[in-house]
Amino acid sequence: MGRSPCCEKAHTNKGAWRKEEDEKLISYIKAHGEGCWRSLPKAAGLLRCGKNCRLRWINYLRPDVKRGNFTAAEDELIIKLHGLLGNKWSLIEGRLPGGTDNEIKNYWNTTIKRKLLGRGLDPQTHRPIELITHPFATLKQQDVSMAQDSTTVAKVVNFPSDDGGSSSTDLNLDLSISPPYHPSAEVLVATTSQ
DNA sequence: AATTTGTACAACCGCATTTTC
DNA sequence: TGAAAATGCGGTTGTACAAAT
Repeated sequence: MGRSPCCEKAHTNKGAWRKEEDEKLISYIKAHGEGCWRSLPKAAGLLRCGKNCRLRWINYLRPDVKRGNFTAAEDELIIKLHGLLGNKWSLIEGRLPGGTDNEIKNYWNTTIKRKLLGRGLDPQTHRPIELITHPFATLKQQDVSMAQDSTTVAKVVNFPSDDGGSSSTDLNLDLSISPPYHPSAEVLVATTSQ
């Protein structure tokens, strides 16, 4: 027997929040505080899941949420923090007053990743991207800079072998992996060495 | 002007962790 | 002390809008 759902899905709204829903949520939390999220929707007269309300409040409605552009200095800080903490968005958020984990995560995935790739750095490991020298490899620098993330790079380098099967095992991909451990780097190695 | 492609961001989902009983 | 419930977190998807063709 599985775990019961967090809410009655048949009776909840989904998708974008309407203005009146936002207003209901704000006025309820102003009056009662951020109490129990599970019971909040019913008490506030919202046809939403509690998790949904929490996300909406934390990411968009909270009065101390600073929304808008990140400065260049903040960009660099995010990159540094990501290098130290990895994808721990809530920890990064804690060191960037006003930002939210979701916003930082989105900003990372859409903007900063590309910035790092443009500098020839792997967004996960923050190390230079090493190009491979396998005889059948046709990976060019432009392929790497076009790739959105390390997973895409892994796809790019995972070319078929002569016999039509998966690639051979003599690929020498020097990623110089060292602690801290980065799972994505392992994926890259695993994909290229099958 | 219409269509395609790329980008940014809001929101959902599932799993992990913490809390409660 | 263990199970169930509640909450938190991170990955991923959907979609609106802008830019390019």
